[in-house]
Order: sequence, then structure tokens, then C-alpha cells
Amino acid sequence: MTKPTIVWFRQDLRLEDNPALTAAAQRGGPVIPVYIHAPQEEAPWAPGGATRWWLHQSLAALGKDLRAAGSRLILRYGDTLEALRALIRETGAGAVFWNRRYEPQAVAQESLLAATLLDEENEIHTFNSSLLFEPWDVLTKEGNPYRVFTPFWRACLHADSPAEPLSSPSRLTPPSRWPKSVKLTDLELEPRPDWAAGLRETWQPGAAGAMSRWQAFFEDRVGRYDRDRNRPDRDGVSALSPYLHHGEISPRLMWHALLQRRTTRKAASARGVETYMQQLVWREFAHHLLYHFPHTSDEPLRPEFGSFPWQEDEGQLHAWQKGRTGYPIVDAGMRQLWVTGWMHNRIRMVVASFLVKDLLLPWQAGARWFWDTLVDADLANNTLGWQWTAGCGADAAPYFRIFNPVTQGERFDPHGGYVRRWVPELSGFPGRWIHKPWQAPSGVLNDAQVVLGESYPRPIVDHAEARGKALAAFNQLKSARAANLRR
DNA sequence: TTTTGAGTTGTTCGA
DNA sequence: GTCGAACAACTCAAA
Repeated sequence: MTKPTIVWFRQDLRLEDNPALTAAAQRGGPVIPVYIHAPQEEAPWAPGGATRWWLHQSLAALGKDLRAAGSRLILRYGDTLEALRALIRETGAGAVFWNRRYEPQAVAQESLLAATLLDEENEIHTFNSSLLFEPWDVLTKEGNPYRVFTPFWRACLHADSPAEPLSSPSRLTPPSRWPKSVKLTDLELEPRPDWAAGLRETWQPGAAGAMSRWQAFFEDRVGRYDRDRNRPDRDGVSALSPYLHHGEISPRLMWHALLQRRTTRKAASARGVETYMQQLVWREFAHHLLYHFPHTSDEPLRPEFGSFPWQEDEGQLHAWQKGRTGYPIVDAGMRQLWVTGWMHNRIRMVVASFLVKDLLLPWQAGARWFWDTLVDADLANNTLGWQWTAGCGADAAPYFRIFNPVTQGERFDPHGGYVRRWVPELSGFPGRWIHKPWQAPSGVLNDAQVVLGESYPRPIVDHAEARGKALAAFNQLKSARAANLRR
């Protein structure tokens, strides 16, 4: 009789297209699904508050899905190696299967685990469930990792297609006796005091929620994604990022559906489909970059940025975090993040540019805040996004590209619907002034019952002035580098 | 080895 | 109001 196989779940919280689970099921013996909560092993990037809330709901959903397949989800906490050893001992399992992760801490942890477990005469198999391509497979002709998106994108399109998605195993053989599991609440993932009301109203974590959101997006909206994706006042994006991060939907499943749609549908929707595929490849790019440049979650990819004259200002950082900068589009984004654990991508760029270029605060401070507040907090995506904005990353925005928060607001939230939704004290403001209330005539302010500096803040910096300072700071960096080169 | 073409997402200024 | 140019070189990837 085949010994039991342990399937160690992490960021692959689904049954469909889960290679480790399917392979374990195909061995024919009992399958023991387990999740081990060990945040100390992820330091300094242990899951933040919003992610932990999400994880709690997702583990509940995964447990339910496993029960429907005749199985269970065993929960443990503490040291991962010890937990796996204990399970092997308790169940007589002879093998541990898992889907790989690609972040530096996870890679190091996995190689140590694999070596130890192999040494103790267990069978180990690892799989790829989260990426379209392996980071070591997409390389330039020189054999180096790509640092520019467009050639990376072309290389992905020309590479062998990722494997077809696997269907869920219909039934998982249970062990003769289930090992003990702690209760989900024992993992203490949910916040106390409970601040998660906005998250609950916004999201349905878990594979079922992922699939219904994906299907709605794929049927109705992906065809005009190229046009609608920059409009935070519309439902133009897929909002699948938290599901992708936790592996509740398979990027391969999405990729194959998109590829097929691109070749069979008319040209009008092809552009939307391709633009969305590029977003999946950006996610891929981010993961490959962090794999190849593991220090970049904390340090700039371009070393000269190590001497950038970042400021330190707790008050301004706090105003940014809480959405009280006086720039409505920035404040709307930061409050959407605080309430829902998510922010529209266009607005992420706007608030990030504001932190880094208007306030000259270090991108790491922004990355850390996002890490704690986003339900989709993903080390690779977060790192790429912030380094891109700051100009110190791969294929980064040139330093003189400084977003004007008023222009961005007027262009992408032209009627002010997004601002009114998230900044209720401006809900009576007319569209013409909503992105620059400090310029509004006093009659407009009176009608909207807004007293600047009281009910809504005045701008904490003057953008034109801040822009000048940022350009000067970047110039300083440039001359410092030139001096270094001469030395 | 050298050369060449190209690079997610912007803003401002002046004609 | 609209348009093109300037912003500033630099690095990457491929031929």
C-alpha cells in the first residue's frame, strides 16, 4: 500500500491546477493537506495585517473545498521543519510535495527543508503553480535575466507555452486516521480589535470568489481593458491581485483562456486581451527579477540610489498614510487602501509618485505601508512597483517623470466620482474643482460645506515647488555619480 | 567587439 | 485649446 503523501500548502490555496496536489493524488495513497503558520520564518516580510485577514478567510475556504473532495486541511503552527517531521511521524507519510515559491526567504527555507527531509529518507517533489515560466528559463541570449520589460514580454510570447491547466482531483484519499489540527482561530490571523469590516464588504476570498471574479472579467470586461484600466471611477480592472498572490486562481488557466480569446475573437477586443496579458507578464517579470536580484526588496537595484538624499518626516508620512495630504486623488487612494485593502493600479502610481517625488520620502517607507495594508501584498510586485516609481529599479520611470496629482486626477477621474466616493468630506464638491479644492472660489467651498484646513486639509506641499526640489535631488545624484566615475 | 535601436503608465513650456 | 519639443542621457538587448 502506498504511504501517505503530505501536501504542504502556502501560496497555492486552490484545488484546480494545483500540480503538487494532483501529483500527490495520482500516487494513489492517502493525501494529507497541511498549512503551517510560521511567520517568523518570513521575517522581515512576514504577512501584514490585511494579508493575514485574507489568509484566514482563504484557509477556511480551502478547508471547505477539501472537505467536498473527501479530505481536510490540517493546520499547524510553529517551526515548519518540526511541524512536517511531526506529521511524517504521526501519519507514516513517506513523501512531502509542495509548490515552489520564488521569494528569497522562501527559496532559502525550501532548500534547507528539502535537504533535511531528503536526508531523513523522505521523498520530496516540488512543482511550479504560481508562475507561467521559471525564472531560470527566461533569459537573454547572453544568459542573463532581463532588466527591460518589452524584450522580456517578447521572450515570454516566443517561449514554449506554459502547461495546460490541470483539473481538480475529484476525490482525495483520506488517511486511515487524521492527524490533529489546530483550530483556524488559533493561528490568530484575524485582527483584534476588528478593523476588517471594509475588507469583508469588499472581498470574497477563496478559489470560488476568484473564479467568479475572473469569469465576470473575462466575459464582460477584458475586451476593453486597454481603455478602462486607467479609470478608477469605473469597474475596469480585474481586481484579481489578492487571489493571484495567494494562489487561489492559476495564472496558467488565465493565460490559456486569454491566448485562445486573442486568436479567436475580433480585433476590437484583441487589444484589451493583449494589454491584460501584459499585466500578467509584468507580474511574471517582477517575480523573476526578485528571484535574480534578491536584495531588491530592501535595497535599490541601481546602487547609485543608495546615496539619494531621502528626507525623514514622520508628520508627512503619517499624512500620506492616512489620506490627509490635501491632494484629493492621493487621499482617495490612500483611504480606499485603508478601507478595502486594495487600491486601483493607476492610483498606486499617483500616490507612490507623491510619496517619493513630492515628499522625497524613501520608497521603502511606502513599500512597508503597502505591505501592511494591502490584501494583495506581494513581495515581488510591491518591490518592482516601488522601485519603478522611485526610478531606481528595472526599466524604471525616468527621474523627470513626476506625476502631477491634479492633472492625474482630472485625466483619470474626470468627474470626480472616485474622489467623492473615498473622500466623503468632498462629496458635495463640483467636478471642476474637486481635484484642486484650494483653488476653488469661496462660494464653491461654502456650497460644498468645506472649510480648508478644518474639514479637509490644505495641500501639505506645493506640487510645483516639490517638483523642483525632486529634480534638484536627482541632479545631485547624477553629479555625485559623475564625480564617483572620475575618481 | 562594436554598433544600433529602443525603452508601461508624464509634465511643462512655448508656439 | 492643441501640438510638438524638451526634459538627459543611459542601459539594455540583439544584430
